[in-house]
Amino acid sequence: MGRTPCCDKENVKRGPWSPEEDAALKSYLQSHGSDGTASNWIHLPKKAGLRRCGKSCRLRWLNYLRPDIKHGGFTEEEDSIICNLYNQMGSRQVFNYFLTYLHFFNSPNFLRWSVIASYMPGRTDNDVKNYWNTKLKKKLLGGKIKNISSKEPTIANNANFFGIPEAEKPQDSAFSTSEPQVPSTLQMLYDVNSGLSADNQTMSLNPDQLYNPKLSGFPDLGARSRRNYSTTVSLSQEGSSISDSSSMAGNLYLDQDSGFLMDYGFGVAYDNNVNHYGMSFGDKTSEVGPTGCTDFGDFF
DNA sequence: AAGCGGAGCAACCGCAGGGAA
DNA sequence: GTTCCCTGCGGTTGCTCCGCT
Repeated sequence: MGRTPCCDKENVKRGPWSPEEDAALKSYLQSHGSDGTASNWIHLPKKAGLRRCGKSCRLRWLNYLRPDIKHGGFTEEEDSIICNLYNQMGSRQVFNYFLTYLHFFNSPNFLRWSVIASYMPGRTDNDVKNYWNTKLKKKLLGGKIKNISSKEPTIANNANFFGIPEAEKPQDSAFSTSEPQVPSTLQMLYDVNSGLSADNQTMSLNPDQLYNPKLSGFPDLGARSRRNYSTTVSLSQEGSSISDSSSMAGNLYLDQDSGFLMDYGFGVAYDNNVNHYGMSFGDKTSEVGPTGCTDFGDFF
């Protein structure tokens, strides 16, 4: 037996909202509260006299009717923020790399459009997502992926990681990399989430390491590595705050064509109950780091 | 003027997490 | 400990607008 539907789909209106519906919803929420606790979205439509699904009401409010919503085009500054944050935490490859390699777990809001949106007051996750998918992605990822392994592993080559043609790199925004952006953000998130700060048990990768697997201790598996070999990374929990998972492993390989560190998409628990991402290479409490090459054919 | 296709964006869908019962 | 309900999220769809032919 499946889930009970959130509403009677036969008797709810769908599609674009009319001004009258907007007014009714806005009026109801402004007089009854809109913080999500005072209002029960499922039962709200009936109370507000709307023939809409509760989820639809919620979405309409959050994405359009809220008084603090900023309508209109994105500014260059907002472009930069999105690109920067996506650069740091938006890429699937990078994200899995984080998860598997950095032990960065306590991240309920990590890699969320809502987090990126939270850096821009008045913008919603839907806005940012749409904007990214329709404009920024094309703008930034339209170029051919370059092989970063053949380049000097500089921070500036971060842009190459995302396939941004040299000529199209923003000069004054996301990829102007005079400052090591990634670690500062990671550190910030880390501090916010855990209240801890880096110490000698916490690894701090510099951006070069972060974006260039070859600098991060992954063995160069050579031509045979591509889709034939993987690197197994064992991560052992070391803190007392770990609650339910003692260890995990990820399988990564270095795509020689793209320069991407890829994973095979299994076994990574995004919402693990781990309270920090603290990790280290080679200290006495951790067993982190490349442990060798596994013939991936054996796995299958 | 009409038709077509692409871009932009609002809205929907289904899933997962978390809390209450 | 289990089940159910609600919320929040990312991915996707589909409608509307606009420019081009």
